[in-house]
Amino acid sequence: MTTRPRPQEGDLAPPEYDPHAFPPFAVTVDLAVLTVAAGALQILLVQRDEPPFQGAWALPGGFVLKDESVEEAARRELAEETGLSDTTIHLEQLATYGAPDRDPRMRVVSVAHVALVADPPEPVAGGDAAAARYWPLDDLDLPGPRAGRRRHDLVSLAFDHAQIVADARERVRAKLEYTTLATAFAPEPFTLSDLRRIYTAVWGTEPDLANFRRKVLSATGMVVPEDGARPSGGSGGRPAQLYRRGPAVDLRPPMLRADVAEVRT
Amino acid sequence: MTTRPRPQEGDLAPPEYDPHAFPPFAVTVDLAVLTVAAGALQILLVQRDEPPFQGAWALPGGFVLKDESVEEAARRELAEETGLSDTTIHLEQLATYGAPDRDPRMRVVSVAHVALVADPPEPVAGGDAAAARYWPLDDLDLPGPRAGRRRHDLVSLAFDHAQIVADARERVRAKLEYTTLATAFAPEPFTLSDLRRIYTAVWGTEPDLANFRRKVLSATGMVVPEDGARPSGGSGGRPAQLYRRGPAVDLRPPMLRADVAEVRT
DNA sequence: TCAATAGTGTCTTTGAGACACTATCGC
DNA sequence: GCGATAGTGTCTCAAAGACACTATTGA
Repeated sequence: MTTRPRPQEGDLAPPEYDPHAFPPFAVTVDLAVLTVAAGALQILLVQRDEPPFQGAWALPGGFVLKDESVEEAARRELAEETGLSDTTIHLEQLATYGAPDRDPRMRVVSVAHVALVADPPEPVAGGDAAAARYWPLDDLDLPGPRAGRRRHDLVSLAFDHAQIVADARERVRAKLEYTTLATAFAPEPFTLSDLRRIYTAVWGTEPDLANFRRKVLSATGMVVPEDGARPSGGSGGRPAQLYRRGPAVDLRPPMLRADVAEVRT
Repeated sequence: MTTRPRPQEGDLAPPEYDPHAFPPFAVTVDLAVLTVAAGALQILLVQRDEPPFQGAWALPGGFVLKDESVEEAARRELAEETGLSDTTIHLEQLATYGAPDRDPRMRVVSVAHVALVADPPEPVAGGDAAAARYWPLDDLDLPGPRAGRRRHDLVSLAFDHAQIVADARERVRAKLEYTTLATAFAPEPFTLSDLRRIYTAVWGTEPDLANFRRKVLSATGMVVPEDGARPSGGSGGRPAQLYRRGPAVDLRPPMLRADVAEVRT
């Protein structure tokens, strides 16, 4: 262990601290805004207008300002990027990414968040972004085990954002198992088929119809029935009972995915 | 939405950035070093030697240095504070705490981590700490629902560290359910009774002996038996089979706690 | 009528809860 | 023998998997 000069070994600086006694950082928030559309899990990305990674797609985000908390910054950016200022949108912290070289320009620590939105409006490209759109995660070049053959038309992401997106997807996949969070993806009111399609899109596997219904309906407080039914659009079919989100947040016992590897390293 | 001047709306600053165009932050790591001893979940705290919160107990931690990642900073502080430089110690990121007023001296964003150690050595108080010791979490004044009557001899923590400790405890309690992480608390080799005592200490409830054994032994890769047995120390009893940690990290299906509230707000 | 979607019934299997029982040690 | 700890056997019940079946709509 070296003995290079460091500010206040193991603790914070004294009150009369020297602003140059510790390394200054930029702190940003990155947003993984997820939705389910067209039977697929999709994420909001913006196309960068300037170097580095000019032209590449990246997560929306921005600096944490002087007098706001990290969570306030995330809420603010979410409203700016999606046009959704609704405070009921599910937003949670994912993880913090702080490799020294993750941004070539300066030392940046980014607190990534996951937001789950139901039926979002078309995003608008901000002043510094060439474009903004939702991308299916299956079209992105993400780290981790690749299902099937390699595709050569995958979109590459800027910075370490591919890792963040992969982490966000795993977080959401896991949370559908032991929470009622899937309801956050469904515009209200929704049918049980809607909800099952969300599980199918996020997990990539289709839960058995009958068992899925039994599980959701026996989970007290996950969904509450609403008067009326929705006629199945278009080509026939029995109208479905409508539901809204219930007060429960945990799903105990959980609804487990079938195909998760037992051992991870 | 106001239109106050901000650096690069929604993205990072340009290459020739002005260091005063975004708010400078100090970035620290805080460590929740947990262990199980004397049948209780315990955490390493240091007593502060300087204001603010002089004399109060706080989590060990320190600044992230200029050329290290956040995780490297956490590993370095863990080695400095506990004397344990073993890279096999379980260390994971917990969450990031970034309220503007969490430190009265300056704007600090802290990335909290959880470390699980088995049978740690006595901690040594660093140069800036008056003391360092492990405290049972039951002796700390933590937020959240209080079990039983209020105690008046609880230790108060500095900054927002009580919240961090409460979050760390909930993380560990949950992870014992669906991972094999409890083995990280047990010095090897260990007996199934050792492992059960860890669950008891962390959850505050005692799993049924027979069902616990059945679950752990049927979970492939959680523990691997070792030749030999440990004579029960002192007052007699049948010697117990010894085990080491297995390669599995997930516990599927999970081992659920009995008494978790179904609905959280 | 058929296709399509919604919804039910039920048999089987897995695994957890409860708890009585046996085994092996030190004394 | 006793107390203490380790370990087994087994009955019951909750819940998931599998899958056949019925119900209600539009065309």
